[in-house]
Amino acid sequence: MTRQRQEVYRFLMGERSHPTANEVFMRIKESLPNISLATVYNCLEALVQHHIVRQVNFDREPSRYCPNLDEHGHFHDETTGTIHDVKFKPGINLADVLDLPPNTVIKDIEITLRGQLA
Amino acid sequence: MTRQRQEVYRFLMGERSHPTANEVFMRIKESLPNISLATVYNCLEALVQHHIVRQVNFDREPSRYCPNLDEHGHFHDETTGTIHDVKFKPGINLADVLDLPPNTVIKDIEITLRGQLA
DNA sequence: TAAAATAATTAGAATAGTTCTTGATCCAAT
DNA sequence: ATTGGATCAAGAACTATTCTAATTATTTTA
Repeated sequence: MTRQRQEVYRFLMGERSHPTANEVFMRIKESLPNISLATVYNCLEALVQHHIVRQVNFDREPSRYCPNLDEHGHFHDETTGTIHDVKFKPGINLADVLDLPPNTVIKDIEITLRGQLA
Repeated sequence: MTRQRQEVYRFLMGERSHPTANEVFMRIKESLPNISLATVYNCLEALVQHHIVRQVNFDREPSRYCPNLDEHGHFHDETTGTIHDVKFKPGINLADVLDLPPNTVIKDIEITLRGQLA
């Protein structure tokens, strides 16, 4: 754990907004003015690979980073552009709901919703 | 409906493999040797916007195109690289399973699974 | 502690998928 | 025929991300 990774991690933990790498970069520069964008990408990759942070993709938009490790989906509100975590209702297991081929080992699930908060 | 759009559409309808824009391009060239990649992108975009075809994204990989308009998810088999459509079990409605904020209008859902067929 | 080895950082170049621009081409309606 | 509007082709431009090479930091070993 280097200083840069700590700062990236600390910032993400305090953020509910699912920032992009560039948004992280802008904010971290305030505390570490010499940090480079490449380092932010490196740090984020390291955090993702250690399962400390989740990488979230919406279509082909820039990747976003999420500190919530619980199994959950993301609702993208098209009017405000904000992203909200979406949990399963209690007792629901996704494998019970989907018609998966037999002998399937699921390693990762991503659920993305897009719409508006009326 | 131009010749190019017809060919792109016809090819997609006969494909279960979720091809990328470039894969579509390679195949369409056989019947329309002068078609350009930009035109393939234009055609695909037109088809997607008219809800004739679905665009499917896996992380930051190239977009893929899917002629199956039923509500379904995609299972990405990491060992073979193939993609399988995944349906819900009968009678299941995603809204019953997710804990959505009130007054949410969902316009699009994307479910992506990643793993292996053991 | 000093020296060597390993890992992380920086800056900028490179990459890849996609989109944009421009001029040419097609088709429909005047 | 002629205009107008859309589509096409070719290649340039764009953008998020990754790679490269050189530097710096950290850890390990002597």
